[in-house]
Amino acid sequence: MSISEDFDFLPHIAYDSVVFGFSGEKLKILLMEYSQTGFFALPGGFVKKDESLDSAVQRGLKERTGLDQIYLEQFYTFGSIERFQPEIMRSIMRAHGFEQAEHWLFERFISIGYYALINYEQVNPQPDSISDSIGWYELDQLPELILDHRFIVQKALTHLRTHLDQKLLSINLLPELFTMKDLQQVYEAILGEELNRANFQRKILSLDILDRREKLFLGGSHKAPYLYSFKKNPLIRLEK
Amino acid sequence: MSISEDFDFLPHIAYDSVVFGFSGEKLKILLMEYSQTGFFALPGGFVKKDESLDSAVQRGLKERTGLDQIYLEQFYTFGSIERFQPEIMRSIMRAHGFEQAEHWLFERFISIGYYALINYEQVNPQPDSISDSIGWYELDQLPELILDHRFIVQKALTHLRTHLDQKLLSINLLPELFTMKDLQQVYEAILGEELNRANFQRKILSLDILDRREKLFLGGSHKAPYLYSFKKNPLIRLEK
DNA sequence: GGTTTATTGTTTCGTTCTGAAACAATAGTA
DNA sequence: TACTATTGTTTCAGAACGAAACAATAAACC
Repeated sequence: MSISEDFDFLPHIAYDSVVFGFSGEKLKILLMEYSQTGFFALPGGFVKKDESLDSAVQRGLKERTGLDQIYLEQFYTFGSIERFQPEIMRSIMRAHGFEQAEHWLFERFISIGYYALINYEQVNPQPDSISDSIGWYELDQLPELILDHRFIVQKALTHLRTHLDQKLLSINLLPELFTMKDLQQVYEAILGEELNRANFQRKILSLDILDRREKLFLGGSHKAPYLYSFKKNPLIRLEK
Repeated sequence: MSISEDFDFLPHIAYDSVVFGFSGEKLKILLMEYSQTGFFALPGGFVKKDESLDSAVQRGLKERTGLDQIYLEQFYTFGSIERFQPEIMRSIMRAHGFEQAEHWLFERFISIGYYALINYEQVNPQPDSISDSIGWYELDQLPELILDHRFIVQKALTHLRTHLDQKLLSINLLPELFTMKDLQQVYEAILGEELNRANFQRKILSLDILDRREKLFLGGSHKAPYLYSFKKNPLIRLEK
C-alpha cells in the first residue's frame, strides 16, 4: 500500500495486528519503524469498502510478511479519544515528502486489534514503502511505541494467555512435526513461566489432540523423543 | 437521537448492545421494533466524532433505558460484508417519511458489540423516535432479528458464560442485598443449566467476594437464608 | 560389550478440587 | 412438641493436579 493512493478505504477504521513469533526460546513480536521518524508501531492497515474486516487483516499481513492463511484472532477494539494524535501521522507523511494539510489519515481512527501466531523461521518480513525497517523484538525489550500500541500488545498477550489451550490447534508456531519439549517451550514462552515436564505431558496427551509419530534421533546420548503432529479432526472439549 | 439530524457521527462505525435482564427466573434481552416495519433489532447507535467508543455506548443505552453507570463490556466487532444491507435502513427511513436516495445510514457499517447486565426491575425502557416498541424477550423465544443480530446475541451469550465468574462483581442483576439462592438463579439463568446447591455455595464462598449480612425472614416455615452483599474491595483471584 | 550420562516417557503418591448425597440447623405451622 | 420445608455444612468417593521417583534408551566412553 502506498500512502498516497487507495481512497477506497473505509474512513476512521483501522486495524492493528500483534504478530507473535517464536524462535525456540523467547516470544517476540513484529514491529515496524517508520522511515526517518524513529516511531515504532504495530503493523496495521485499513479496510477497503468491499472487503470484510477479517479479509482486510489477512491481506495486510500478507503484504507485510508474505504469509498466507495464518491464524488470526480478533481480541479487542480500541476507540478512545486519546488515540487521536494527527501530529504523528503528519510526521510520518512529512518524512515521505507529503506536506498536505488535509488527509484522511489525519482523522480519528477506531482500531480493531488482531493477533497472529507464526513460526519465526518461516517469515521473511519486508518493510513496505512507508517503513524503513521491520523486525522482531522481544516482549520485555520493546522500544517505545506510538499511540496506544503498548497497551494493545498487553491486551493481546493477556487474551492469548487466557485462551491458550483453546487456540492450540490453530497455532502456526510449530512445524508439522514437533516434540513434546517444543510444545512445552511454546507454552512457557507464552505464559512466561516454567511448567512441570511430567504434568505438562500428561495434560497435553489427555487433551487428545496429538498424533504420536516416529522418534527423532538427533545424535544425543540419551533417549530419543517422539515426534507429534496435531490431529486433523480432533474432538474439541471445551471443558478441559 | 433523531434520524435526520446529528451529522457529527463517525461514518461506517456503529455499536450494537445486547442488554441482558433478569427477572428472577429467565434471562431476557432488550429488543426494539422499528415503526411499521416489523423489524426487530438490538438497540444500537453511532459514535460521535468527539466521544470515545465506550462513552458512545453508555450514552446510547442511557437514552434508551434511562439507566446510567451500568456495567458494559465490549465482546466482539462485526465486520463482514453480509452486514451491508441498505434496503433495510431504507425501509425504516421510508416508514418515517424519508425518501432520500442518499444517506450516511445507507453505507456499510462495522459494528462493535457490547453487552450489559441489568436488573429487570429497575428499568423502564422507552422507545425512541424511530422505534414504536421496546421490550424484553426471552432468549429462547426471540423474534427474527435484522442483519446479523441473532449472531451477535449468540456471541454475547457465549462470552458472558465463559467469563461469568470474573464479571460477577460488576453485575447489576441483583439488588444490594441478596440470598445465595438469588445468586444461584442468576448463574442458572445465564448458564442455562441447573447447578448443585451445596457445591455452588461452597464455590462462591471460596471466591471470597461476598459479605454475609443479617438473615432474611419472609415468614416461610423453614430456616431463613442469610443475605449477602458484594465486598467493596475484594482481592480478585484470576485462578479460580 | 559393559558402563555411564543425559534426556524422555511413565508411574506413584499425596494434596486439592468436584459432584452427589447425607446430615444439621431452624423458622414457621399444626 | 412434632412436623415440614428450606438453608447451611459436612462427608465421601472420584477426578484432577503438583512434585517426585522410576523406567527406558540413545549415544559416548572405556
